[in-house]
Amino acid sequence: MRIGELSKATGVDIETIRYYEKAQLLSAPARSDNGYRSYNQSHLERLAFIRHCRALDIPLAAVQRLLSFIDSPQSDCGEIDHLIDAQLARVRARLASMHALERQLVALRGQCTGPHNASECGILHDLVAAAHGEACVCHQN
Amino acid sequence: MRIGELSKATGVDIETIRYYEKAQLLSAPARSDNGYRSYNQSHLERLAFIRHCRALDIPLAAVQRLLSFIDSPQSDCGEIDHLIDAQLARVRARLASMHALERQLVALRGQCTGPHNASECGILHDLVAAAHGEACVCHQN
DNA sequence: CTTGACCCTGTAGTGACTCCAGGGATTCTA
DNA sequence: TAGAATCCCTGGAGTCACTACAGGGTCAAG
Repeated sequence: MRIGELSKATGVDIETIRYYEKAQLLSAPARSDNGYRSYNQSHLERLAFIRHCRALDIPLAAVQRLLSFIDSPQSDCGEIDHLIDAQLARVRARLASMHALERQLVALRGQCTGPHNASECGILHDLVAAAHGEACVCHQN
Repeated sequence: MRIGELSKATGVDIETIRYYEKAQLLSAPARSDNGYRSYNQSHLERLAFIRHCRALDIPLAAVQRLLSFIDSPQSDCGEIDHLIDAQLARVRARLASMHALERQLVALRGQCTGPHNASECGILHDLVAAAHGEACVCHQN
């Protein structure tokens, strides 16, 4: 399988595939006579694995750890659990702050009604007020 | 005000302040005889404004547009509205995908109960299964 | 007179890609 | 069989918003 076929089969950009190889997440494939990369089924599976982890927003360094567990199934899975727990904690923290963010933006958006001069714009006024340390509609909670 | 004082007053890292200057978000301050940066009140306000926007996760390029509105209050505020709307849309899209992510991670985490070999780990099994295109507990929804 | 806190510039590193220049190989069509 | 379109290669730079560092200068206190 050439890189373009692998790309189509997995939906992963060609440049990204080469990037994974350089980053040592994907082992260097065999080369044809013309120097083209030649992938096999195991490359496809490994790439799909990486992308699934990335869809779960797991950092590449952690994906690399997981790959090493696949390669040595004898080892204890405690670190896997820990890794997923850490990822879950990261996602939840980010989720909480993004909820707050959404509330703030909605409040801010409500300050502007229809077209007028920037000097009268409630949004801009609120943002400037916040810079002055005054209570602003988006951060007064 | 020297850069250290500005940093303390705003809670913004010194390196970040210099970065904002280089990125043209903060105008270059006057210099003392020894070459130290000398900030005034307007720098402090502008920096606070930038940080407030960043707390709302507004990209620096958009912050720069907002700053230009502060500098020219005559212009129409339509773009401000649009900018906040775009930011809100980004946040909401991200929020939705992170909710899905959380569900997936929770499901995945439930696959592993207690310590055992990686080869028997439900989490790893599910991740590998997903790579094979089988339904996995975290993406079957 | 030395110590320590502060400041300067310029450069490189982060993560996870993405894009591009400048070339070679292969395949399809006229 | 010529030319065009498509594929592939390498190496390097760019993205975003910082962060860290090397290697120096400045200043006040003890």
